[in-house]
Amino acid sequence: MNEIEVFKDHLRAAGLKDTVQRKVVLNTFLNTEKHVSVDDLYRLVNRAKRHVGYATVHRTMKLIAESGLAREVMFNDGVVRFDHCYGREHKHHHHLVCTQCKKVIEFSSQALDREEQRILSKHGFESVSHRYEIFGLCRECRQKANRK
Amino acid sequence: MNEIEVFKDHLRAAGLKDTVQRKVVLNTFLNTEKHVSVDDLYRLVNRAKRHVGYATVHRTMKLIAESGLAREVMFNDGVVRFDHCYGREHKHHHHLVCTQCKKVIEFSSQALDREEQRILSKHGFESVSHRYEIFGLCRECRQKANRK
DNA sequence: CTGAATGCAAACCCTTTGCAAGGAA
DNA sequence: TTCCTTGCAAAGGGTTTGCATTCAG
Repeated sequence: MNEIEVFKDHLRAAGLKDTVQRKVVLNTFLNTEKHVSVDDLYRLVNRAKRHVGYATVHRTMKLIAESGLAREVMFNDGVVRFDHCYGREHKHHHHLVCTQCKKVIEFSSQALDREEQRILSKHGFESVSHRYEIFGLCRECRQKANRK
Repeated sequence: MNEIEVFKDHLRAAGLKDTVQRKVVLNTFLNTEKHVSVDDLYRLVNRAKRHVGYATVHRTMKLIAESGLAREVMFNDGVVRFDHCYGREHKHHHHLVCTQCKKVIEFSSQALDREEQRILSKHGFESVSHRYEIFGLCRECRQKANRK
């Protein structure tokens, strides 16, 4: 089942309608790389396609998140962004965020996952979601900084 | 050097003044447990003491963070909170956040720190700050859920 | 037809700032 | 006296909502 079918199923199951705007927002989201905000999507949608309102983009992204195709993440700027997660519900991935150039590098680590398991069971905690974000300077920005 | 002296030093070094309001906010913050928001502090300050404006609480917390006594953290609700960090500048600690009862459990792990180092050097990344938050159900809330 | 969706504008919520009045040094 | 600080109120910046209109089913 592909992403579009997943979303249609979600709409059907909730008794919601499959509209042009929702298709456009979903397709735009699927064509993005990681971590777009509502505002990013709003611009993208309206750059190429017919006009779709900000509120509709916002509400559609909530639906897409509910359907399991995206999840909300928030870095330190207080802006909600959407991370793709279809097909990797169980693949923990985390972020290295460059505070200089705003680049986001994803990483994952089995050692980390094992350690997380250990910590969870130690505290009797059941994980629903998690995030691990490291803020700092990426290789390129460090080099630029050193050249000065 | 205790927290109050650290803060006074910071003020002096920056050519700022040591006012009643700043003392009150600092003392209130020092008397809190973890993760208070500006709003929390505003209420606390004004519950017991003479009136201090919201903006002053906000600006003072920024100063306290600059002085190294607190750091800003943001969970998934978009609200800035302040974590105590005096005396543990280099002790990485992370959070287990119960989505049910809102309790926050801190944890730290050397294995995690080692793995983080490995990841950083692999990507040539220099860390400035980081956060690791696991959202889910704490032991107590899981038990409550199971009893139903 | 009928209830859901859209788009606009306004409401919200928290954070941040401008400014006149007050206060530490 | 000199700036810094305060408190208020208002401005910001993003998210969310109310409502009349439009549209999918």
